[in-house]
Amino acid sequence: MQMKTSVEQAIYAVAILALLPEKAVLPGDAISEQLKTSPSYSQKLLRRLVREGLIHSVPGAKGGFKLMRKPEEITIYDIYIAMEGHQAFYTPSGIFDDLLEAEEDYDCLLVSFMDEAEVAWKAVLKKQTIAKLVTELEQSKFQERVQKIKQIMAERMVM
Amino acid sequence: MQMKTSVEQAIYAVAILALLPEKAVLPGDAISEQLKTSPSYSQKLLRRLVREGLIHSVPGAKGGFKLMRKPEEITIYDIYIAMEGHQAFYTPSGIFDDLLEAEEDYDCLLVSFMDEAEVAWKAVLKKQTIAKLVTELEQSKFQERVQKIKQIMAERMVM
DNA sequence: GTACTTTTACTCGGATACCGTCTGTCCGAGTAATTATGG
DNA sequence: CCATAATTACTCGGACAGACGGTATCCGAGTAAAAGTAC
Repeated sequence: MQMKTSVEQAIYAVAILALLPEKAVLPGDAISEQLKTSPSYSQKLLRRLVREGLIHSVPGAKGGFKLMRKPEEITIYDIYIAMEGHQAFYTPSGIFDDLLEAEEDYDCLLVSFMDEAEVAWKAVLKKQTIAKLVTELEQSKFQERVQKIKQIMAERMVM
Repeated sequence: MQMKTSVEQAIYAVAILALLPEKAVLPGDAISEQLKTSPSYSQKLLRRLVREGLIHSVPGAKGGFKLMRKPEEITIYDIYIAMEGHQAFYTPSGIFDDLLEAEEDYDCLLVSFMDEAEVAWKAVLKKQTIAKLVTELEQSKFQERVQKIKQIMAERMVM
């Protein structure tokens, strides 16, 4: 029951893109440089975010990535789903059926409240947006560093 | 972000033990027989439940397992923790530090509400007890089958 | 019939093999801007 | 100076290697009850 590290990485990648001025585009390398993560793997994750409709990509020279929607409209939940998919935490393995010798349609008792728990979990993730995250960052003790990052990005981005 | 199947298996194993009369002891093989799971692996899970203090074991001939507490006092959460441990869904990998060049004590912004989400999830699991689960089973359309299981268990158990 | 030994039926816990998934790398292909080239 | 070709700087997507963790098996050791044995 461990969240994939790719989710975390994706969140910060999106956060970086949220620091850019609208319409600006940033190459994947610039992102992995800041995150100090492997460029090839970051690219992979970025491509997935594209496929899932969270970010937009521009191929070719002067190309790169940018947010598809406004930071206020991107939740942590969105990013989680993009990276991990819609599969539920718990999927009945069939033990229930085996134990009770259920052949037909049944309702595995665990599913109902496992789902309830998962919904409760997701509800919290849905509350948090990238915009909030960025705002908190900009008001934290790291605000100087955030400005620095914006500067560095400004050198690499294309309007 | 998939729950281990061992948690599910453990839940049903405990549920079976909850069907026994108090003080009765049931050998591990009888449990795996009903669950139609591999005996060796089930034994392993049962041993873990013992180690975590959820069930009690009696070695030697006429030995076996029985619940440590009453079914009303065993929650699904307890079993989950026994099988998966206390590790949080999300543990900061250090990207946050790398990005913000934080050296000292920091508070990774994600941790706070990832924890909040996890707490919400666990709260639901804590509400559900084995007693409830068993009661629901006994009142479901599987009640006959449940009685049958009790019978079969009666042949194998030792008071 | 009692004391002792053997067998039987369990749990215990570690070692180990297997296998799927996630992380991470690589490469050829596509695309667009920039630069170089030729007339 | 303009049109075209070559280069450059990106994304795209799949293939693949490696590491790790969970599933599953096995085995020798410990323990206690039952059965067998000797006197």
